[in-house]
Parts: sequence; structure tokens; C-alpha cells
Amino acid sequence: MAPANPIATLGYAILGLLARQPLSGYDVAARLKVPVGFYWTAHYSQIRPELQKLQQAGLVTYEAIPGPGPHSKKVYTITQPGLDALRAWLTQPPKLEAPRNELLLKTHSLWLAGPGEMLPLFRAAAAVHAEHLAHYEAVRERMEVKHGERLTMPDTPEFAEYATLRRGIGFETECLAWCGWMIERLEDRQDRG
Amino acid sequence: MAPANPIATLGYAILGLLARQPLSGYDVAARLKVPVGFYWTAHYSQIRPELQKLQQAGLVTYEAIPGPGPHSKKVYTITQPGLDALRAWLTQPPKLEAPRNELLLKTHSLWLAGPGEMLPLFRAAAAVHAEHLAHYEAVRERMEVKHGERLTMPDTPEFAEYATLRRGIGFETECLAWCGWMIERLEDRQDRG
DNA sequence: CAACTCATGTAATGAGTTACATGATTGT
DNA sequence: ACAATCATGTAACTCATTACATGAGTTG
Repeated sequence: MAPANPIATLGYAILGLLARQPLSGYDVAARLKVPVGFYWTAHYSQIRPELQKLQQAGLVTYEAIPGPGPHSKKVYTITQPGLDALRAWLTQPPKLEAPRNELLLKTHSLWLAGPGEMLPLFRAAAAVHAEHLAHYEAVRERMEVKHGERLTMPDTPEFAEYATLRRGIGFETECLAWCGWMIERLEDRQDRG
Repeated sequence: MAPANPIATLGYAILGLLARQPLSGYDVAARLKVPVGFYWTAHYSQIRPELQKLQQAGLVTYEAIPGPGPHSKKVYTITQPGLDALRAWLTQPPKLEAPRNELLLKTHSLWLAGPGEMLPLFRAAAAVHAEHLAHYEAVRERMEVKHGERLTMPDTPEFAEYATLRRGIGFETECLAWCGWMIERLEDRQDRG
């Protein structure tokens, strides 16, 4: 039988953020868009109940700061049991992801449509990947200038950030190359009629 | 207001399979493991109600073949309206995917653990990607030998298959390279103490 | 003054997983 | 005999998205 309140992966994602610094629920949501959003996303309405669970389990605490809005701002901080739980989860082998790529799904049926109809999809995808790549490369250069040698030391938060960034750059580069190949193939077909 | 019974992406994934050949529910599930499973997966208990919806919407029909088991085997075939719906969906811009990569999430917190604890994760991941890559490369060679020139013609199902395969190869290659870099970094740190 | 961001909260719906049950065929 | 595969079906559950509501502060 599984434990009564197993912590979901999202819970660990949140703990991972709070291990770096205390954050409000809104700030957690913002970081689950950028930069963590590249490999794990969640909406605020999903984050809220998860933070409550973590708090009830004693893995985080919060301090309510009376703010200007209708609700007081809650700043969450990770506790020692929270850090322990996060460390224990870290070394567990990750479960395989369920891949979901709608563009590839469409690609699998692209023989049903003409090249002219499908080209815009790949051009749009290429543009998005190019934009991401440019952004990541800019962040990378800033990091390399700012932190230098520290980015080769695996025991710093900066290295962890840099490592995920490298993965993002590799991923986007590969996507872009594939889109380029697809566009080439489709344009070639279009030209020949 | 959205239509009463909008077809989910999974529905189009199924239609895409049936556009190639008639299949039983079980066969659809099998193909949503391999080879479509690389970019879209689903369990049989999810596929079943989706097939029912498609059938009620007139996009597929089925023929019940009395089989040996307790239930008669149902072989589903796509209809003309089904093909039309699939073609219309094809050219719609795909919605952005919610990325979920647990290994990257752990990487983001790897500064909390020692290199010796994290190394097995990356070695295991590298092994899985190497295995996938070898498999894809084998399929690719078989396809290139068997179909040759046809793989450059975007209006054949073979090209569509080949195109998604190329994406898989690129993806796995990139994953492997990144895992290799991570292992190198962590081993280096471990050796120096 | 309209639009946007910060910041919390609720409700409803849809997507996806897990576990279970039935039963014939095929391979070890 | 036992396990695996083929093949369908049901129920309970968790995960995730969407839409909505409140209200202050900032920017063009």
C-alpha cells in the first residue's frame, strides 16, 4: 500500500525552488514558467493545493505578510524535513516520461496533405525554436561571463542551472535542424510540382 | 462556446493510425507504444472510450469479428468524414506541449547531493538513450534499404514514418551527448575529491 | 482610463493512470 | 503446468487545465 499522502513530482519541483530561496505561491508559479518551465510546468491552481499539502506535511512553512490586495501574501520557506525529503527523492531513478509531441503526430499523417499546407507548421515551429535558442544562448553567455570557473563545479546551484540550460540549447538546436530538414524536403517537393 | 463533443488529440492520433490501415482497439494500443509511442502514448483504457466517441461521431466504423475470447474482436475502419476531420486538423497549428522531464528537474537540484549519488542516474539515462538510438538506427537502415528514393517523397506514408524516425534519432543523439557531458563533469569532480 | 502585472482563492471539467476481471491461444 | 500475448471491458482515482472572482499597484 502506498503512503497516505505521497508527494507528487510537482511537490519536489516546488521544494527544489524553495531550497534556493523563500518564495510566494505566485513566485513559484512564475519560476514554473521560466526558467524551470522548460522541463516542468504547472498552473497556479495546481501549485496552490500542492503547497498546502507540503505545509501540512511539515516540509515547508509560511509567513503571512499583510499586503495591499484582498489576501495577505504568503512567503513559503523550506524546512529541514523538506530538505531531507528533497535529497531522498533526488537519488531515486526518475520514472519514464510520457512523450507528447503534437507536431510529430501531425508529421506522421503529413502524407494526407499537400506540402504547401504543411509548410507553415514547420516554419512556425522553426521560428519558435530559433527564438528559444537565441534566448538560451544569451543567458548562457551572461552566465559564463559572470560565473566562469564556478560553472564546472557540480556542487553549486549555478552549475545546476547551467547544466539544464545546456540541455535546453542542445534540444532547441536539434529541433531546429530537424525543422530545417523538413522544410527543405517539403519545399523541394513543392518546386517540382 | 466549444462544440459539444470536440475530438481530443488522442482521437486524431487514432484516426492517423486508421488512415493507414484498419485496426482493432488492441492493435491501436500496441502502435501507441511502438512506433507512435515515441511522441504520443495512451493506455488501452483511454483508447477505448475515445474509439467509442469517434464511432458515435461517424468518423470510424467497426466490424465485429466473433473471436475465440469472451468478447468479439472489433476491427475499426476510418470513414470519409473521419479522413476529412483528420485532414482539417493536420493543418491547424499544434498547441505547445507541457514539457515534463524529471531527470532535468533532479538536475536542477543536484547541488544538494554528492556526485557519487547522482552519477548512477545519468549513467542509467545514457544507457536507455543509447539503446533507443541503436534501435532507431537499425530501423532507419532497414527503411533506407527497402524504400530508397521513396523516403524523399513527402506524399507517402513511408516518408512520414521516416521523418519521425529522424527526429527520434536526433533527439536520442542529443540526450546521449548531454548525459555524457554530465557524467564527465561529475566524474571529474569525484576524482578531485 | 485601459491594460497589464501582482497575488490569492474557488469550481468544474477533462485527461490520464492503475488496478482489476474474463478467457482463448501460443510458446517454454 | 505456467507464463506471455491477444483481446475486450469496468471502476476508482489522481493529475492537469480552464474559467472565473477579487482587488491593489504600475505603465502607456
